[in-house]
Amino acid sequence: MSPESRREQLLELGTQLLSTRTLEELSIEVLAEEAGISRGLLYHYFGNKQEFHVAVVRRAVEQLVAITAPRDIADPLEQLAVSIGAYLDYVVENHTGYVSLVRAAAGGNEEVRTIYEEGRRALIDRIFEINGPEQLAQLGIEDSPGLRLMVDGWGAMTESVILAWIEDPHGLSREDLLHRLAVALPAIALAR
Amino acid sequence: MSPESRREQLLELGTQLLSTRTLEELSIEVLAEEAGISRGLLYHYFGNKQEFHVAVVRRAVEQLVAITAPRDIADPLEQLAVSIGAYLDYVVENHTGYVSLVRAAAGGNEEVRTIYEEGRRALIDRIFEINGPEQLAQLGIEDSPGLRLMVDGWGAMTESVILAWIEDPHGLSREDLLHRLAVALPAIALAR
DNA sequence: ACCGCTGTTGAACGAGCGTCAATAGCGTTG
DNA sequence: CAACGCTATTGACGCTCGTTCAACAGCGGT
Repeated sequence: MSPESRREQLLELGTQLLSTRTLEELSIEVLAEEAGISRGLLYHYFGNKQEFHVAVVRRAVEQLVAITAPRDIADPLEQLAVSIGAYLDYVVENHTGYVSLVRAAAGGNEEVRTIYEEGRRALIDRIFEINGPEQLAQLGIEDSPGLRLMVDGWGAMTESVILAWIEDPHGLSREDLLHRLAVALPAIALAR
Repeated sequence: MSPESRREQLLELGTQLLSTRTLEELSIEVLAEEAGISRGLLYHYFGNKQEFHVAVVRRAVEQLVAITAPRDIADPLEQLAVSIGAYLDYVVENHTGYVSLVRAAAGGNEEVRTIYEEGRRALIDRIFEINGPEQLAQLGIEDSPGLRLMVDGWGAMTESVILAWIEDPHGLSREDLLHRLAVALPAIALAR
């Protein structure tokens, strides 16, 4: 089999297996057996277990960032809600896999964490790009260092709330949730 | 050595070692060597590696909850800021250990996660206990199911922001940060 | 002095990661 | 067509580490 397709196959398989197991439990042993190859071959494509894990996580994060690319909408608040909605939908559809990803990112090694954080950063930065300075001003937000800290916090909150909402919606509809999260951003940014 | 003191010694040592290593890297091997005992003895006190990890995490969480017990202050917003401050101080002082705890909780198994989440729940619930309904109303907050979701999210945000602030304060003083986080709670709760 | 309890050990087993020399298949070249 | 080389692939080996278990040692009670 050609190098690229084999590599692709292994990464794809690894991503799938992540739905059932933790990243830690995603052993070379299981993967090799599942792929019908010898353990040794994995070391031909990925130097070691960690490198393989990193490759799987990178793939998953890229997928997430690509899929949730926001559309162009006039009203900033609605734009924001739609962006969060795309993210929400992704999380709902890939729930088990996404949970594994988040846990892997939080508990994993330096490299895995960095990749995940860069993904999160990309998602958040899009808000500041898509909504230009004028639109941000329209929300009452102006970019500043201290603000960044809080906006990143809002990102963590959003991630957490969405995961909790999937477990138990607490009587909130999808639209309610999106609106709450959207208005929370300017609320956090403005509150002093 | 007596059972209790030995158990205590091992847990204490485990907690210390957590400053240097991940929970996953906190091996039976290292612990036994560091404690000057045989590996086998650990299985006399803790059934297996996981149980030991659980015991260490439980200990750390209990410590956190106990130390950050809030004082009684009239002004609800200041009360809140003081509570967050106690938490912040704990995180600053036990930084490496706390980071290990958070990562262990996020990446760990079911049991470890549950213990951590119960700890977080206890911290947040205190806000609703200490600040009685009247004081909460004074902040414009009334307890409701959908609100709980957002308040838990605020908890996640607080945790995240504090860890980020320690890495890089972004020009915010401790007081600035506490105030921002404190006002963020009613802001999130009120925003619709 | 004997007995039993229990804290403690060390050896042994198995799972899983990582290494490496050897092989097999295939395209290239003389 | 045969020899060659490249590389995907294998299988066996060694090592670390979690886990088990039979044996021992010290000590209090009878």
